[in-house]
Amino acid sequence: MCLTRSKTEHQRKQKYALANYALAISLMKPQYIPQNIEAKWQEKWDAEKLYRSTIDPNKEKYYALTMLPYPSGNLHIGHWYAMTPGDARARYMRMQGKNVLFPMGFDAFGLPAENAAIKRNLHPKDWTYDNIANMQKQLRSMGAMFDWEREAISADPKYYTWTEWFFIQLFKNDLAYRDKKAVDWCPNCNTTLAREQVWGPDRVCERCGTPVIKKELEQWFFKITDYADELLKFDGMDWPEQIRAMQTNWIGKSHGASVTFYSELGDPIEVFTTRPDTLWGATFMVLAPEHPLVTDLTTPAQAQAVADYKEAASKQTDIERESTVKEKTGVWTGGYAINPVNDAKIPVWIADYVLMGYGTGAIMAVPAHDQRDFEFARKYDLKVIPVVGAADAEPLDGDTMEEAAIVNGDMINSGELTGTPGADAIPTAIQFLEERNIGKGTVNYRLRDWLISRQRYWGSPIPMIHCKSCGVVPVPEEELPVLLPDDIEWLPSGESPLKLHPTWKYVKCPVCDEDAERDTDTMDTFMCSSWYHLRYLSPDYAQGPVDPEEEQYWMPVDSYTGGAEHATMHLIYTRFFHKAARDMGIVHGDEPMLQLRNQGQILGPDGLRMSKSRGNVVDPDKQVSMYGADTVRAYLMFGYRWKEGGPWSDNNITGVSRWLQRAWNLVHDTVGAEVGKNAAKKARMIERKQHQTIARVSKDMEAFEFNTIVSALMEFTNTLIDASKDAAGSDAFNDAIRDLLLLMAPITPHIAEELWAVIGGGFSVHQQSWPTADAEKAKEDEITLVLQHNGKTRDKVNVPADISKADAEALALENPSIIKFLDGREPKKVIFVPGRLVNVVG
RNA sequence: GCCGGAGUGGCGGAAUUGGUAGACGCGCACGACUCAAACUCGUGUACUUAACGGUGUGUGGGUUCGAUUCCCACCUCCGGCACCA
Repeated sequence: MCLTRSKTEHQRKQKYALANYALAISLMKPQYIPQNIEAKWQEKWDAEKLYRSTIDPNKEKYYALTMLPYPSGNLHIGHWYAMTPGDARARYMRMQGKNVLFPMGFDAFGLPAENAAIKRNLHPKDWTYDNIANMQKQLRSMGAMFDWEREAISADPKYYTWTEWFFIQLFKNDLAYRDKKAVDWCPNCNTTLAREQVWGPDRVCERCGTPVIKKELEQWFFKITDYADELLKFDGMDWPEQIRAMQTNWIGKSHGASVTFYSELGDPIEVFTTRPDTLWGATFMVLAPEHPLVTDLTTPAQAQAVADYKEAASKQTDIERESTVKEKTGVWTGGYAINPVNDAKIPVWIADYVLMGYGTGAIMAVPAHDQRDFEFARKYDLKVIPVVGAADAEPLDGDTMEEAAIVNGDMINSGELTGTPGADAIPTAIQFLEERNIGKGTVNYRLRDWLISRQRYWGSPIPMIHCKSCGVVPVPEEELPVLLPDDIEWLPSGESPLKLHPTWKYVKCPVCDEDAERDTDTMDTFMCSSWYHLRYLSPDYAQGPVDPEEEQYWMPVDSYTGGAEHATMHLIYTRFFHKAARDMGIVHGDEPMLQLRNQGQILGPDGLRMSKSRGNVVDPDKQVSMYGADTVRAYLMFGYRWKEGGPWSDNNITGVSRWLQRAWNLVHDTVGAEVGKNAAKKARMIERKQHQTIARVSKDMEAFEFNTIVSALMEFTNTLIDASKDAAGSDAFNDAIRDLLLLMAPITPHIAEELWAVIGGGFSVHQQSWPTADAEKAKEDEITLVLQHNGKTRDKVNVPADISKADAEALALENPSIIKFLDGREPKKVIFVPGRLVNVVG
């Protein structure tokens, strides 16, 4: 007892001594406090112009682009999630020896500025630029390699001069035109919207969620449909299947024929059909209620019914009208048309299931082979004539069939084409139409021209002048920009102050010098963002939208990252814009962005979309002040599949924070250490892990798989911590630490820079070359050979990695476990997979 | 209805030219340190079984010596489009 106690006393004293020693050491070693190093390095990087990117013809260029933010006031954690992996990858490319451009700017025009201005009695310009100043500060706290000398702000006159200039070029090239038609109008935002800015089955405004209404207005359109076919081509483009599919569906190309029917009175009625082989089964026609020929066709007896129906249809909302569940309704005009293929006299109806906005607004109805026409025919007791034979089925009976037969069978009941095999039916029918000059093969698109007029103040003015005698004429290019007036007054009506400004719109016509008026609409802000990637290249260039030398060097964008929600808006507009600019000789190449990758979305900790009203918004500034920018960056890359996103987690971020602490301590504890006695034993193991990690990180960087990059770096760090006891100070160990810091540099740029300085690497870690993986060094010497019986693992043995087939099989056959499961049977087969397993079958 | 994507421990997620399912991290349990707690460090952690073993990647089949991976038929969830002629 007594002896034990005294021994314990002694141990305790020793422990205290050790603890005091450790405390002394820890006082000398700086603690990892991210806030102490992050701002310091950001300032140094700025001062040294570390991220300035200029043309270097001797280097391969790499244009990395991330979608520019709207200056809403505060950076969202989603911005970090979208941007920091892009930054890591841009840094990786730079260390790979490429001349990398990674710019940033602001999509600064738009409605929220006006709404905020009205609410708080501010000027939209002040609101916007205050927000930009704040967000620039926040963006700098990310530690991203943005080249701020290339910043572009779309609301800046030196930017929107060229947005206006582009408008004029489109106008001069016949790609911009005015048209009066029923367009979508948001009563809350007081402006028209493009079709793609109207969302969902409820048809609500993309911005504010208010249901849109139709308004008949004269507006500016861009002829994006001229490029429909080219926009369907994605050759050589590394874009996600999802986005290509969405754009393809949006453009909605369908092949078929246009056929001209004639009314009894001789008016031509053109229809589009994807099934010209069913023409002989057209037993009636249906026009959209708004179709211009409806009045001519309507007989006096039906006039009242037709007028009532049109009236009712016009009062319906689009939601009601386009509902697929609604029972079909319609009325007969009293008129007839002649089916040009068989001279049959068929009644002409109007019905709201035919839309004026698609095709010609008129259809031939083939109830036997189209479900919508079938339902209509049965309801109004119209004839049903089958003209396509369902292969190997009983012949259809038009009077008794219960649903339309949607088949591509042989043609029947079709005059001289009867008997045409199903496979040839459509081309044969088209040939028939063309020979008789009653129709032709054609294609139809769902895509519509891009409506760009907005009845708002805070946007780029449309540089056009309306003159009573000369019509609509462009502002002379040398007079650009048409500046927005600063002295504006808001009216309770919410109307654009441009319209009501006392002097702004009154000008002389540039052609005849008579009194004229400016266009008081501004452009859709998607116009600004369609070419921002060009303005970054030369934001101060005054002779054109982009310096041709810069354009020639940097374009196209090599890698573009951003949200998938822009699939049918920004991402289609910018492609159109690029192709139009190419045809005007402003840019080269067919596509603006070679590679596209979409990130997912970070949700609140509760798994729901972040919103102020839910109170589940994660503020990046707060996270940065708590953990530091490096931890926030690495956590966002580590915790999610970047493509998928997911809920923010306060728990999981601690794992990343601990990793950086460990890495910090590892470097500080081992720098300048004396070589341990057992260092040589560990050298091979360290070198192997080092080269395996280089290979993994490089591969995953290319593939945008950031989560596995961080886990590989954690493994490598843990391996080095394990090895440090024996191997610290050895060449192998120091070399591994060096590479660890290089591999960390793109992910966690501040701590990597700091620790790089600690090991005496010199400024800057970000100017070093990316390490190269040596496959020979990464190779395993020993492997775990899996021994299986009938495909089930029964044992595992450690063997040399290059074990021969014979040796491995012998090992398996004499293994007690395998012998037991073989239970005396002769093995039927033995399978050897080198480096992996032996499977004994029997 | 059509197009696209995804279903793996308590949780985030690894691993697919078919070859040890669950890397890395969180959480949890136990231990060390501490008067104590926190931090930190160590060990363990799919389910089931006393153990041998058995089961297990949304469901049901199939191919194979061997399937998270390939094939067939479904289910669920997410995103987009939707009377598009």
